[in-house]
Amino acid sequence: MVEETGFSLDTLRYYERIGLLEPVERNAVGQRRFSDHDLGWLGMVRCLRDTGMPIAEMLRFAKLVRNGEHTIPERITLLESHDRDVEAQIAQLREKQDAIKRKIHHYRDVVALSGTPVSCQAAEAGSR
Amino acid sequence: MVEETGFSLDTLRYYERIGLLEPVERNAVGQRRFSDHDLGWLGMVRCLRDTGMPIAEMLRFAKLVRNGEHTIPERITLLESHDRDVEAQIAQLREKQDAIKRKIHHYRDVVALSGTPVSCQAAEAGSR
DNA sequence: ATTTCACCTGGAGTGCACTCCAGGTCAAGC
DNA sequence: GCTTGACCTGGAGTGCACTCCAGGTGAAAT
Repeated sequence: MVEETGFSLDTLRYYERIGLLEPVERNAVGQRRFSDHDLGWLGMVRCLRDTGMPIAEMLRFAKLVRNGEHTIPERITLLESHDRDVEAQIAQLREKQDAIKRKIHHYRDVVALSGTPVSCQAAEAGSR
Repeated sequence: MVEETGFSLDTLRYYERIGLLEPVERNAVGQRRFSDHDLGWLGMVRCLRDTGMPIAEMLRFAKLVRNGEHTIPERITLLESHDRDVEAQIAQLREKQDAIKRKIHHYRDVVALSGTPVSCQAAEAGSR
């Protein structure tokens, strides 16, 4: 029920244990109640995690957040650096994706050639 | 010296062990000599790996390649599916990157506001 | 009253993709 | 003639980010 944070319960406990999430409030029977504040932070964590930031760096960021507003310039620096990483990741994915697309086209050509009746000098082209 | 494949020696040995690379030719003293064929395949492996394909699926692909030309339609299917995965990855990265950029802008605003002399009703806005 | 359910705890285990280690071989350089 | 360096082997170890487990609690449903 309280996994509408988008993370599994185990993951949330893990994050709390390692300090990526500060101790979460509990209700009368000791169950975690995530505040809007927690949910907001988890949204940030999700962004960072899904863009490949390692937990160690998220912890650095978390520490800055805990240390108050005067760390904002540092947080900006950290996020800007990460943003550049993400940009590089995207560029790299695009590049490799292009190569994959080229391979697909190559395969299509091979199939097209070997599929032609018996004409041309094809049929054996594009092999090993 | 033979790591101009772009992979570490250990990684190459690992790939050979698990069958992602078929047994590599050796020179007189038993050292690996990567053929152009190997290098071409490793280039493909690099593309797939760097776009997040798990090794298990690369093994599936490797098997298709080994089984000859009649598996080309299947290879196309596999690569097309992976291409769609990559597209989705990029879209997701872009989406999260936007959120990160928004966060950066938000922080910039906070800094700008708290930095203004003493005017406006600012200075305390956007905290938490 | 008891089964079900959603949570709790500390700690152990998992899966992935490497990466390292100890001990060994050969060729080349000083 | 010995060290250096690049490679070899099988097998063990690593780091990351979870994920699972056994045993337990309290509220809710049958």
